[in-house]
Amino acid sequence: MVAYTSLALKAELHERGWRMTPQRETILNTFQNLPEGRHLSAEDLCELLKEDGEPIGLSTIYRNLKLMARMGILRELELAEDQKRYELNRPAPHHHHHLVCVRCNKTIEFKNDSVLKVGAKTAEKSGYQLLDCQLSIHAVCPACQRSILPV
Amino acid sequence: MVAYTSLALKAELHERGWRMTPQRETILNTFQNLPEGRHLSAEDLCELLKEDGEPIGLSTIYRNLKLMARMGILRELELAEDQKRYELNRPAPHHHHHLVCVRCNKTIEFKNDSVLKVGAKTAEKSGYQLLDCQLSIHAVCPACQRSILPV
DNA sequence: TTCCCTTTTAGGTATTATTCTCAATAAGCA
DNA sequence: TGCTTATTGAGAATAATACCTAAAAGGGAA
Repeated sequence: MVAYTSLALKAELHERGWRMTPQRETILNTFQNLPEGRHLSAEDLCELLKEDGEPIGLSTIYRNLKLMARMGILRELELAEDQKRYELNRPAPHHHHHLVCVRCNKTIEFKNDSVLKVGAKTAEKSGYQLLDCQLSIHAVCPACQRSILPV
Repeated sequence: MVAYTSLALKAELHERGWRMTPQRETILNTFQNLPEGRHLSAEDLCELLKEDGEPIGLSTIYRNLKLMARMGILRELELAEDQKRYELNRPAPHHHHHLVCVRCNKTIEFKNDSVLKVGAKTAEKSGYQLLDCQLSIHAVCPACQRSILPV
């Protein structure tokens, strides 16, 4: 079930002259033990770790979420809320996109291999090394279309 | 060249019980007169309008950028920087996606009709009314792959 | 048209989300 | 073990949203 070990993280960090830390291992483990489809904001993660008795400073959390997203380990999701959320960046059969209602924020996850292929091919054509590929569809859900209120 | 008139904006606002204001017209006009490919942050827009002698309060700018994005008039872009940018949401032949280097933020725009079709079909299948559809590819550009520095 | 009235909007300020700064700590190599 | 340098975490700075009061949009009536 676990796709990315902390050993692999350590190796990849060292490759670039960076270091493994207990905080980084804790954050990685937390995401790996999360049920599929669940995603966390920085604040969420901070609370969760505090409850689990291994608190990590908020700046450290923000910094490492960003770092792991740039490494391709996590995905940074910009759903319609006012805060970013993160989830493990899992390969092909789990890879998915998001359809978001801009009024009520209701979100549907969906899979589509052809989009992923377009992403991979586009990156390759320009010599870019692919990390993540997200199709975000902004739309109005059926309930909000019916509602008269300008929510 | 101009796809969306301020009259159309007014009509659409009224449809939902909202109002047209000089500020909204100014903001729309500014984006319409922008060269293609250019996008603005809220701060950029505020400066630009101040220089042009028709200043608008920053809150008003943020509020209306968000509003017009939710109406499907503007697109909210989350490139790799730490601030959002906006551009006109132009239809089919102009519609494009972004390939972004997560290290240096170098961005390439590209077009792909099949992705747009997937977006439209996915929204339709769930009864959602499509507003915008953005494929964001996060990757590492050739120059940053070669660079040793951990930028 | 002009005035009036209701309700939305503008813009200043407070609050929240996120990033930056920096001294102290700790990772990992020799 | 010791040294160099990245990292942590607290607090400052920046980006974006929420809150609130004065102003103004737009519909209806005169």
